[in-house]
Amino acid sequence: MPELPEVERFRRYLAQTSLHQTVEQVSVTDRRILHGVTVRGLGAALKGGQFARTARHGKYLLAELNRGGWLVLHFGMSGRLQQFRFLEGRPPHSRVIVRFQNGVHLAFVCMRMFGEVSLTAGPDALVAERRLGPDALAVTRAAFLEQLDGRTGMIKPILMNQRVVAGLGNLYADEILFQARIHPETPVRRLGRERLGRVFSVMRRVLRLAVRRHAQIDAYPSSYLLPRRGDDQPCPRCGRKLVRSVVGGRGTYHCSACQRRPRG
DNA sequence: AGTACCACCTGACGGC
DNA sequence: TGCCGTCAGGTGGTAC
Repeated sequence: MPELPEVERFRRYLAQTSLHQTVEQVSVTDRRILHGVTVRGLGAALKGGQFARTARHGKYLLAELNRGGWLVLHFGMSGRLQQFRFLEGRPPHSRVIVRFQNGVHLAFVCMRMFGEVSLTAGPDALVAERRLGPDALAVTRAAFLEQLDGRTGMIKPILMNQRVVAGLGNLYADEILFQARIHPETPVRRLGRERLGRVFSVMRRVLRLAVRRHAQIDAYPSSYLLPRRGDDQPCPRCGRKLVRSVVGGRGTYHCSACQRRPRG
C-alpha cells in the first residue's frame, strides 16, 4: 500500500535507474491505468525525451520531461516500479512499459489497477488539480496546525485526508496515532495545541525513519505498531492484545490501554 | 464539513 | 476440487 515512504523509495528508484536516458518506446498494456491522457498522447510526450528530474508530493511521484511537461505516477494500493532487461522477464501486471535507448525497460506495475499514470504541467499544477494539502514531510508545524484548525472530525480520517496533509494512508496514520498515544476516533477539536503538536512531531519522526529504512517494515524498531498489524498481536508497549476496529471505513489497529478513548 | 456508503479492481482466503 | 462470497485498500463520487 504505497504511502509517502514507499513513494519516496520509488522516486529514488526512478532517479537512480532512469534519469537522462532517452525513451525509445512506450507501451501501454492496459489503458485503464491512464487518466486524462490517451495512449498516443503519452507516447508523444515521452518518446524521444528524457526524464530530467523527479519530485514527489504526498503519494504522487512526478518526473519532469526535458521537452516540457511532467509525468505523474500514483500507485494506488498495489503499484510499484520495476526495471527489467528482457520482455520475457517483465513482471506480471505491468501496465505501462518504457523502453530506453540503452535497452533497459521500466515498468509501472499495478495489480489492482487503482494506480494512475497521467501528465501535468508541474508539481504546483498537480497540487492544484488534485487539491492536495501540503506534503507530510515538507509541511511546517505552523502550517500543519493551521490545516487542522477548525476541523471537527475524527483525527484518523483527517490525517488520511490528502487535502489536509498529503502522504499518509491507513497504515502510517495508525502508526502515528499509536506513537502519539491518541485514540484514532478522537475528535480533532478535543485535541489541544500541545497534543496536535505531538502528532506533528511523531509524524515527522515516523516518516523520516520509514524513508531511511526504505519503507521496509520488517526493519522498523520493535516499538513500532506497523509490524504488529494483523492477527491478535500484542501491543509493543504494554503487551495487551491490539484492538482491530473500523474507523472512517478503514481497518484500524490501536491499543485500548495506551490510546485511551476520550471520555464524555 | 462530516459521514456513510458505493464503485473501481484483483488476488487471497474461508466456507461449504 | 471448486465455486462462491468477502475482504483489503486509495480515491472519488453520491446522498444525507
